[in-house]
Amino acid sequence: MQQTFKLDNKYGIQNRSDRAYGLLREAILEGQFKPGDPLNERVIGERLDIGRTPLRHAFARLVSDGLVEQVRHVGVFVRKLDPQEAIHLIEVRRAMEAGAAALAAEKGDRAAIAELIKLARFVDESDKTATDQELMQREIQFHRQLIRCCGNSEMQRLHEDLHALFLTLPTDGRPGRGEKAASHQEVAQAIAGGDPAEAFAAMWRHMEGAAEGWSGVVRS
Amino acid sequence: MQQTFKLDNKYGIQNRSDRAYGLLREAILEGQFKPGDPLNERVIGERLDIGRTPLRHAFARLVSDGLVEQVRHVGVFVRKLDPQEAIHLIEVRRAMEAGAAALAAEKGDRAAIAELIKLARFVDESDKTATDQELMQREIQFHRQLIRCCGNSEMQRLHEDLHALFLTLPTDGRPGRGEKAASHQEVAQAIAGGDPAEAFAAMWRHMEGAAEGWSGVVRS
DNA sequence: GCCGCCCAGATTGTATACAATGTATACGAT
DNA sequence: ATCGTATACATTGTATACAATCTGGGCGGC
Repeated sequence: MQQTFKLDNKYGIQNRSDRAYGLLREAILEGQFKPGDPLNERVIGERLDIGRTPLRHAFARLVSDGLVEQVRHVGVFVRKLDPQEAIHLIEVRRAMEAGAAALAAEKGDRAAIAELIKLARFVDESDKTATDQELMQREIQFHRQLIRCCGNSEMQRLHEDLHALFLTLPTDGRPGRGEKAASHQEVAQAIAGGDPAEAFAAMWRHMEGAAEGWSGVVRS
Repeated sequence: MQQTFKLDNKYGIQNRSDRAYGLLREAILEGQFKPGDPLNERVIGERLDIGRTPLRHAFARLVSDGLVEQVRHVGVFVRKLDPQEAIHLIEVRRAMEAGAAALAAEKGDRAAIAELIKLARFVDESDKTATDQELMQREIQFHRQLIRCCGNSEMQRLHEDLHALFLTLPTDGRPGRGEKAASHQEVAQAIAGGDPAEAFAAMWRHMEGAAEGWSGVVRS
């Protein structure tokens, strides 16, 4: 590893910091690194064929994202959310997505909402036929589409960041199914109705109990 | 600047990255650097007596915060939000704070809510007597306290980040006063009432028109 | 045996030399 | 005069040497 620049510009990633950031983030989200695992600069650097300097820039960004913790002169570790933080996170997501539902209702992008309704029907039908894994993927799709209905790039960015943190929650399973107080279709219909208050209420109910459901499976 | 470490550990800041981050963030938020201003590594580094490496770590964090933009081999600049982004930001804040109001109502930390009510009364009274500057400060206090009522550290962190972005909005003034559809006291009372839906509705109304109010003063 | 101290190793923190790249300008061809 | 091109300069991108600090184990005093 002597030559400074290798022509590894695949995927439009321009510098090694960005590449390191993307790779590490992906690895953490995929679970290749688990909460509490140390991220040694030298080891990772050698494995990724990236020097320590750009790697540290990537770490700085991951810290900002909340995916990673850094202890001076000790090490960098994948962040391990304690149950309290996990619950807080779930509450934030509930507040934000319910607020987003209201916003979507108020702005009323009909194309996006039509897509949301289709997805809602699909998810509700899947509830009885699909595997847990499939169902989860489809629910994620639904929530993503709801955010898209806001037509708000900042909202989308924030939601992705929040969602990433969720993927790191250490669990011994996933919250049960079919326990929703409001179905996906109810939410979608409320948004289509155009009343922010109703849309909020539907989504708020939809995510009711999520905190309890998750707290049951979050390891301490 | 030869010796590597000066004993400048004041304020508990342990390393130069953190110090640079704090100083730069503060400077940007205070308006010492205006949107679009370049942040030259060498210049800033000399002024702050900090090498380029920790400075770049600080930049990475500021980029994550959305306070700063980085163009490869060109420079680092204070982020300048275009009107579209500004409106998106305002919408996000509305959704989030309204959601937070609902959360506060549901959790019902009575001590925090009592404080909120006091602040609400104070702000509403100030509306007629205080200067624009004073009123703004007190409104900010009110919004901060509302978030505190959630008893949720993650929510607080997110809100602070969002608030910081607001402070960078380039304006030729501030949105008018007394145009709120719902007074601060109405919001506080709704939260005290303990009904999430009502609390949300009150806050949603309270922040109605904020987007239009701001978009009028945001420079293009 | 137990406690405190010290030191060796590991790890991050920083500065700096040099590579790579974007921008602007001067200069020549047309 | 205008356009294209080459080149000098400014700026960031990266690697690396070295400083500072933390951790854990060994060792001596008690």
